[in-house]
Amino acid sequence: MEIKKTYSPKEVENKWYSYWMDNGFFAAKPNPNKEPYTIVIPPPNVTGVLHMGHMLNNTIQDVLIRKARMEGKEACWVAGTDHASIATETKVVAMLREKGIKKSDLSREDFLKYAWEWKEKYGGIILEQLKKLGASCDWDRTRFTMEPEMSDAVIEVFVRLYRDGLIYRGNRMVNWDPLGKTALSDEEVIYKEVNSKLYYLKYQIDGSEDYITVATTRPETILGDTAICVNPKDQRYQHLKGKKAIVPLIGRKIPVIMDEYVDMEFGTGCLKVTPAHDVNDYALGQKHSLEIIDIMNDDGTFSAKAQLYVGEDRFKVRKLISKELEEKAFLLKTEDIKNSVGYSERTDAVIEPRLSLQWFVDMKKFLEKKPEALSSVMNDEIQLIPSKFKNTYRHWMENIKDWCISRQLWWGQRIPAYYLINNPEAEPVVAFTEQEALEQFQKNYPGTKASDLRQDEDVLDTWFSSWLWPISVFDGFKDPQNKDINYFYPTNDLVTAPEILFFWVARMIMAGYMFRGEIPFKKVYLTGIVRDKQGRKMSKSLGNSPDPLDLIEEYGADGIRVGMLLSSPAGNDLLFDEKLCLQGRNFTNKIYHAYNLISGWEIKEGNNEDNMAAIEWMESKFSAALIELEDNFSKYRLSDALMNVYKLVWDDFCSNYLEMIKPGFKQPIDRATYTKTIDIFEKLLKVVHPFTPFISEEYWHKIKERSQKECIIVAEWPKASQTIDKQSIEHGDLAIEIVSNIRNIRNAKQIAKFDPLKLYVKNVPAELISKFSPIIKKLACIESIETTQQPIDGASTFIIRSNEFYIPVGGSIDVEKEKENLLKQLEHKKGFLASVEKKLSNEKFVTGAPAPVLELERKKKADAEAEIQALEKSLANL
RNA sequence: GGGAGCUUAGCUCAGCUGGUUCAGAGCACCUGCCUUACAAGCAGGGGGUCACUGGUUCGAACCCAGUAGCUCCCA
Repeated sequence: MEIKKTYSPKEVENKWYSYWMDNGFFAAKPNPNKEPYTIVIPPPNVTGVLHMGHMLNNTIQDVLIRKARMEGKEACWVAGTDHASIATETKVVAMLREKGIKKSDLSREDFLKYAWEWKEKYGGIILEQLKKLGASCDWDRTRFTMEPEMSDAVIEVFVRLYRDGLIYRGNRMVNWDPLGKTALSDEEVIYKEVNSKLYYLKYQIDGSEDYITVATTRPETILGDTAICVNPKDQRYQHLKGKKAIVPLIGRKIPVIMDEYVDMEFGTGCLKVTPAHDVNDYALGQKHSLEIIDIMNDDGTFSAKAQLYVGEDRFKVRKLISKELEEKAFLLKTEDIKNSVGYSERTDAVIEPRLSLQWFVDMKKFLEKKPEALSSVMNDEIQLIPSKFKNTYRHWMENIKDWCISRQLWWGQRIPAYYLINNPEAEPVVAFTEQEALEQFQKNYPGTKASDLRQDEDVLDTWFSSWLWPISVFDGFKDPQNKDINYFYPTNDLVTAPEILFFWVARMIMAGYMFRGEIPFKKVYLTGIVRDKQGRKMSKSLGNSPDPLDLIEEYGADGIRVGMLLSSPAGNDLLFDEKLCLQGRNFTNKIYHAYNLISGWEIKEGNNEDNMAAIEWMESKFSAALIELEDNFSKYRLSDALMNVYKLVWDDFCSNYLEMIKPGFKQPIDRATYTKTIDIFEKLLKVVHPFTPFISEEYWHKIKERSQKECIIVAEWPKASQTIDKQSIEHGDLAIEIVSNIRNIRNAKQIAKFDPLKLYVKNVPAELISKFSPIIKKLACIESIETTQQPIDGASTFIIRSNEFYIPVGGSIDVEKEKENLLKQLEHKKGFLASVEKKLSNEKFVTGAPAPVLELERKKKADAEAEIQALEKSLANL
């Protein structure tokens, strides 16, 4: 049969993914006889397409869930998407614009109809892409944050928190996006260092010819100034106490106030205060009861209150007003400075701090009620991996700020607050339904009709949906005691990016305690950010990200998964390099060829004693590697775990074991060795399965007849044997080292690979020789192995620990070279011995060091002495 | 401005409780091989002042202090 040179993942991957789906292997349901293991996916944005971050994140989740499934747990990975209000609305608005439809021409209902259509059409793309990666989510459980049950949960939570006094409506400074015309949370604002100008402006002091100079980066906001502020300690401005300054161009008289807040070093030490357009100024305004003059409209143009430049955009006004100020001699000078300016994550518009009426969650009060949200992380009840994020978490919690949850958008859950149209003074009513709100109003305002009510126009922040995710995906609000939630909650592991530690992870923990009285998950694995080779974050706008689907096409999903994991320790950024995928692909190819070798053998009944040592060695190696693997898994060191498996397959199994037992050309293999080899191969496929699910499933079925449901995805995870034969490992490893040394000699002496050589051994354990001599003979092409008590004259020599080896080579040996070689080893050993002796002769060490260390040190000394003796003898013999 | 972290081979990173000469892995590189599973491979090989300076210790890549550079988070 013709064997293809290379493994082709494509058909294999498609075939098995469908097979797994058809046989319901991903599905999970409560099973009292099994331990649950649950992961909820960080719901990707419905507008999203798969990027490298998703690849990493979901590969990790899939590795964890597949291993748990094989360990016999009821493994449940819940998939889904979030509605991403601002991102989706932006997309839908853009789509409508292309069709020539303006959002402002549509009713809310019509707009939502378009939005839902858009979601139905494009919203599932990313989940389909995850299937290509091999993600074994229970797709029957796929959820969406705006489906009716999920939305009901959001509304319920809003009402409950409002009634508990944890949600309030207030006039607050928010991050306003004048392009998206919505408030943004702090997390949606990206600060960038930009080159700006500092304008030095002159304000006349009322009733005098004196001027005071103020430095500002935003001269246009002088129209909203309601005070000038100086530091009370500033000697330069003592005389201004109680005076008034006159705002240039508009002549408004504003008080000079004193506050320690002002930095005397910055600019002139004199601050203009614009409470409606700066967060800090707003705080000052509150403290000093200043007037608040909002000079802008919601689109960033100037309003009538500005008096000047009405209707002009804020940036245009900056240009115009600075020119006018200069012309009228109010502008003293300008200076170039760098400062940080906030931009909208979605629209990239410069954020305008703006006073507006918004809904907030009172986070401090929330934490007072549920302090466990902090303590559970600090005491590791919820473990952050890596733990360095604990500090960051605490810092955020201890300095928590209120959460602005209203967004001036349509796509999302509409805030269930109702107002009386003709009575703006009436307190709004928050209720589950309009009917309920009406009944409430009727108590205080008899005769109120449904038509008198107006529901709040705004929707809730998307995170106000996703913070409920671990509970709501199991319908924990609709039916708090249902079987699913009682079984699968709290979930086990959450795998996500550190960027959303606060606005998602922390809030989920808060919600977990508030609405379920319990943690939402036990471990949080924080992945790194996928960066390009130059260390830049991969992003669409930079165009530095490969298309994951192209990568899968090129290297296979198994290959990419290996590539992603090879260099991604938790919490560390991953500098992505396609070479890693290449390495992953090569790894799958190695497995493919190992199978080709084994499957090509003809089998002869019986056994072959010569192979016993190799089998024992390989089995012991497997157990030893499995122990390391489990240890790495338990610490979530997935790249190390993968490397354990990689080396076990490539080095131990392929390079060594298969070579040891491989029959000669066209020779059959004995049944006993063959069976053992298949057993070992089977175990190897199991441990690689979480990393490379497809190829392992493929060969699992090829090496043995299997029934329909007998798949590796649900096969039992191997267990390390109780006792590991350490001697077997030691002897096998030594045999490999011997072979390697002999090959070196051949190399150095230019002896052909198949020229038979004789090997004499001295001081080598008899058991090693009796067991491994067939292997050494085969791999190093040795015709005989004999023990000797005396060094062999004129032979090439090598010494491994205190075992001596002699190989008579035809012709004369290069004595000088041999000498040099041995001397080098001798020197090294002597140095080692000296360091050990130094330790042992140190009284403080002997009395101070623990007994096992001391013993080890003594053994090191004895071993080194024996080796030195052997080396010296060999040298003398030359 | 406040906080956290990092600096180990050409690159990406391990190195856990200070204890083997401990200085490691993978990749890359060099040499020789199309050997009968695999050139997506095989057999070998070279490569490091553990950022720097001090300190603690019998012993430091590891603990402490300082210095320099980089990164991230918060404002």
